[in-house]
Amino acid sequence: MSLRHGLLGLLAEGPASGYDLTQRFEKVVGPVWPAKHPQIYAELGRLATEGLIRVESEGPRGRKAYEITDAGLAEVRRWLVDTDPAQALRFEPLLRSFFFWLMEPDELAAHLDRESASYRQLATTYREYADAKDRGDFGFSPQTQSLRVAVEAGARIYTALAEWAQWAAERSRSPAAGRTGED
Amino acid sequence: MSLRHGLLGLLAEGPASGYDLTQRFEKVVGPVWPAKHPQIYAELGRLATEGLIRVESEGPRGRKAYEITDAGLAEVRRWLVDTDPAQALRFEPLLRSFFFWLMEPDELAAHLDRESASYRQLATTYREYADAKDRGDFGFSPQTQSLRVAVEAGARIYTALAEWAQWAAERSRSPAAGRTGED
DNA sequence: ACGGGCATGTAAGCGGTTACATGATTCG
DNA sequence: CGAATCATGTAACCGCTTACATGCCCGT
Repeated sequence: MSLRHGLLGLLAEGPASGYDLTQRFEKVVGPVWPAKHPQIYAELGRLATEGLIRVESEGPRGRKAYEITDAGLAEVRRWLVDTDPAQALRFEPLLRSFFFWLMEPDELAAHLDRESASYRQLATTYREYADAKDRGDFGFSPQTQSLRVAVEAGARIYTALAEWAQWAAERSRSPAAGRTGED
Repeated sequence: MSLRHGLLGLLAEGPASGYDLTQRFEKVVGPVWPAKHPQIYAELGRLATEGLIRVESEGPRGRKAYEITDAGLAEVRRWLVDTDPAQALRFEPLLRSFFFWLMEPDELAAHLDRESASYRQLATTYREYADAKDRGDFGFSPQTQSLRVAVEAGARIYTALAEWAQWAAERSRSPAAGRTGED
């Protein structure tokens, strides 16, 4: 039940339509919590009938902007404060790592090099974004400060993954059984 | 479609029953790819009818051990070598971080302290496991070497998250707008 | 006028969880 | 003999994705 709280959280920043929220999910929260438009529209419907959000205005081409209600704001706060986060990190590349022994060492090294490069790329993107925020490019609203913290997590995680993949690539290239005192 | 390849990968180590595989998922691969028994039994059924695995032996209490076929081994190798990993990292705690601005600074700091402690705990658990493997406690089979690499990823990611949460906690405690030259 | 993006939805199907159900075997 | 654990499955439901479907508005 995280999507509903994600939507409530975004609506806490101000009114938005299903379309707007779909864009936000695609661009900003997508990397940690993907959501496509059919699911978003469906959930908005449910949230509205439960009174956690309401239609704030209707615009051109049937656009409906929703705003969060007091009940909705209370609910997202309750979620943040009273429930503790589900500790599962679903990540396919790490599932694969359990089965690396099924690959030839050279295939594996090549795979890990590519992987490392792509993590490194993500890490620099997040790092640049963080720097831009620190320069004040997006202002210093509370929301922006939270985004700054989220971006920092992205930068750190992908840095760690890039280094891990590189470490693993070197390990897979080094003669099979030399296992003491590397890294 | 990652569960099927996870099952094939585990079966590549040797024959196992649905029950065995459920235990393995719960204990070892669960943290990156959770799977409950009904899903596993269902998938094993499908894999068997597709000829990627076959019943190897039947034991007490209706136990059925499956073994991987040549086709199955080819399929898991194909997955590892030819397809590139789905780059989405589904992680609720990071979704929450987008909405930290909805929490009171002291609530937030307390939340992050707890979070940091639990990541640190996970990191040390993985690190100890890694050390045990390096000491040779589990032998040096290729499978064990892969597990070693997977565990390293866990240790690094949770270390990064622990440091991130601590950084964020300090940031949330420090007077609202002091934003240059910390960390 | 028309193409692209805005905007909302429905339907079918897969992936995954929870609850229900059953029975065999082993160990103390 | 009873409890724990081994062992397999079914049914209902929810979460999520993919494909289908429709139409409006704005800019060139």
